Amino acid sequence: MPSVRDIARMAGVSPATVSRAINNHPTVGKEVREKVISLMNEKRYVPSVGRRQITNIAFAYADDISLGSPFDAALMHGMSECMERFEFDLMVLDLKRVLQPHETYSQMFIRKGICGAVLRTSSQSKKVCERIAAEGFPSVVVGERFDNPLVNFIYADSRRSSREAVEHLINLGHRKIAVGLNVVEDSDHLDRLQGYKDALAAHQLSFDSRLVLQVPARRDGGEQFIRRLEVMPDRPTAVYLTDPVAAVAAMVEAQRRGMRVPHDLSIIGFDDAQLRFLTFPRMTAVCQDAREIGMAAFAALQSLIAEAKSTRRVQRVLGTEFEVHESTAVPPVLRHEGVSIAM
Amino acid sequence: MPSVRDIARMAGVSPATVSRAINNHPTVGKEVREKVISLMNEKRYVPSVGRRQITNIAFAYADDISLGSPFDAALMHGMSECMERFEFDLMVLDLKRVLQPHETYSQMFIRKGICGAVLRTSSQSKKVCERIAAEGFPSVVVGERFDNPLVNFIYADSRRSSREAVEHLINLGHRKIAVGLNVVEDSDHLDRLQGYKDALAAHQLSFDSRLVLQVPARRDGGEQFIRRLEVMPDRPTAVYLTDPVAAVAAMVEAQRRGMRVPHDLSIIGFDDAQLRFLTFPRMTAVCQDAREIGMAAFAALQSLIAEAKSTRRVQRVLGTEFEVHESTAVPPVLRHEGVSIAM
DNA sequence: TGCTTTATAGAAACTGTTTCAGAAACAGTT
DNA sequence: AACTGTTTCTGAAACAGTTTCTATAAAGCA
Repeated sequence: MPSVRDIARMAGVSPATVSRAINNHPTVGKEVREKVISLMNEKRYVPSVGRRQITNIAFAYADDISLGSPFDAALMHGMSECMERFEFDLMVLDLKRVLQPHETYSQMFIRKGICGAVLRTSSQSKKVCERIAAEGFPSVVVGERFDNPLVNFIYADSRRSSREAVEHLINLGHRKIAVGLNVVEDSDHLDRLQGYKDALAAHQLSFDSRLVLQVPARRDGGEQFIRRLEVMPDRPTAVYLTDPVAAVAAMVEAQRRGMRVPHDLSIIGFDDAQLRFLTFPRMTAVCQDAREIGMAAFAALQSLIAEAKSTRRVQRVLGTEFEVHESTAVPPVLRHEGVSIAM
Repeated sequence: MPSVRDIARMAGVSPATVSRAINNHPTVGKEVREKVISLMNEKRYVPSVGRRQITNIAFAYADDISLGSPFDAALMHGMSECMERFEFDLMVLDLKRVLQPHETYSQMFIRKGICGAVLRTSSQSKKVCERIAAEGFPSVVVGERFDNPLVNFIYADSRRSSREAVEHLINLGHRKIAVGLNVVEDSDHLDRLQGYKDALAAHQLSFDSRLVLQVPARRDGGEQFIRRLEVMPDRPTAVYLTDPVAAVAAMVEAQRRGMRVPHDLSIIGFDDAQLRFLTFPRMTAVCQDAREIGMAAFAALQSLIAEAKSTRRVQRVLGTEFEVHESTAVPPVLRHEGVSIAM
């Protein structure tokens, strides 16, 4: 584990200059700074205080929305639960705010005494994660999947469960099934769309893009979804909403407009917490365990930090579970034909 | 701002010993350690690295439940929003886990390079907060109120709003109103009970302790509440539940058991996020703004850190808001007498 | 008494950071 | 061409905290 003085010797400069490079002082020449930073990434420099190494782990997010949702809270919960046995401490960082102009991400992390980062991202900030990975800083992304082999990530793939969910609807007799997708096309929402398409294909049903409605992953998104659904000619009898809050809000909005759930409209939602038990009727949903993702992310990061080699990649895909509750039933049309109501 | 060497000189020991005292090395004598720690608290020692002062703020919680709830997520959201303009970073700490045997809290904070802490607590860990305050470490408690003049806190008093809420029920015609309290008797839950009593007293209604049900502040607590309500002789026509999740769960459970809300049972809940809009019907609720509390807590802590004097106290009480939505109506008895239904 | 063990603490060597001072390059003036 | 002043960049030194090695004093035991 090289020190600032080691890096200084390798770069042919003084320790003071290396320190200034880390801390983004404007008085350091561009070539010198770049040389120092790349050397530090290459040699896996970790800051210390005195003879003690600093061991902070960052929970870093790039979007304003990120902090404050139950998903993030559960992620942190899982992380901190795993961290108890280690001497790590958890720091919460807003990447956009802490990054100074002309500063590398590695540089910023080192400046803050961080030796590894769990990156919480959406599709909007995927580039940021790729850049951090390219810089060689130990990091694990949660919430997105990457084709880029350099990026480490823990990801819950909901395609299969989504297919199960939609097949459940098809088996109940639904033929016209709408999907509510996030306006931001994250990997996970696209997975869910794929699962939807898989189910249709498996049952020889054709895909109709008019049944895919993009709404914000918020309460008003779910409400908007139902309003748009209501004015559709030949209204769908079932829907799959891929965001927890939007799903619950849609269920509420449907009921507010006089539709009975699941009697008039079957709803499948998505849940990463306990929301599915807090609706009436209880919400049939595709479920992911955010706490488990947080725990897996920390475990991966920990092993990345432990092995000094930068070669290893962690690209782990967890599953999701489809849970049948009470917001799905036989569609109204079939019910007139004497089919028993499965509630 | 004294350095380790200054403290060492004052205590008549070497810098090495002071460092060991901070880091809880077992080789330091008891008297020496105590002398060093008390000197550091007295002289307001803040750790540095090189010539730069360390500026970490802790979000410290003492109960296992604490992290992971929307309330905590919203608190942190508010804090980090305020922190952006300052050079502070946010660290998340589990007080019980990070505290080493025979270690003072101040010592632990200093050891981790923390210059101030927002303490998230419930009544179970009030002693911890008082101890930290008594040690003189800059801290602000959220979520509890203290009589102890040493403790700084930001607190949302829900007594008045609770009284408004219960008076709303009384004005609708309810005479038998049950209350669901947390099994842990936090200040805020006791406030709500007081508000309930205030409302009864203002309307010359007598208080009946059998109408106060203590249930855990969780989903199953809300469910339990309804089950216990159902078997009561002369069942109450309205309830006030003082926890968000328990309130929503109770509403769902009531509906599952065939009670119509608000037709058969009026429900008032508590909300610190957006849950009241995610139920059908929308939940009439006493609301507190967790983000605002987080922001106020950070602001207070910031001013405590800025002024070196330890004399100032921050004991700020915010308000809550009572919001009428759709889960409250005229009780069934009156409805038979021809009173119009207010939904 | 003499030896060993234990508890305690200091000196020195090592982290990283900043202040002060200096070198080198460039521009403007005489 | 020579002098001055400014800007840009860097290094030496002085400072921050921590740990390893070493030393001392007290206690325990033969």
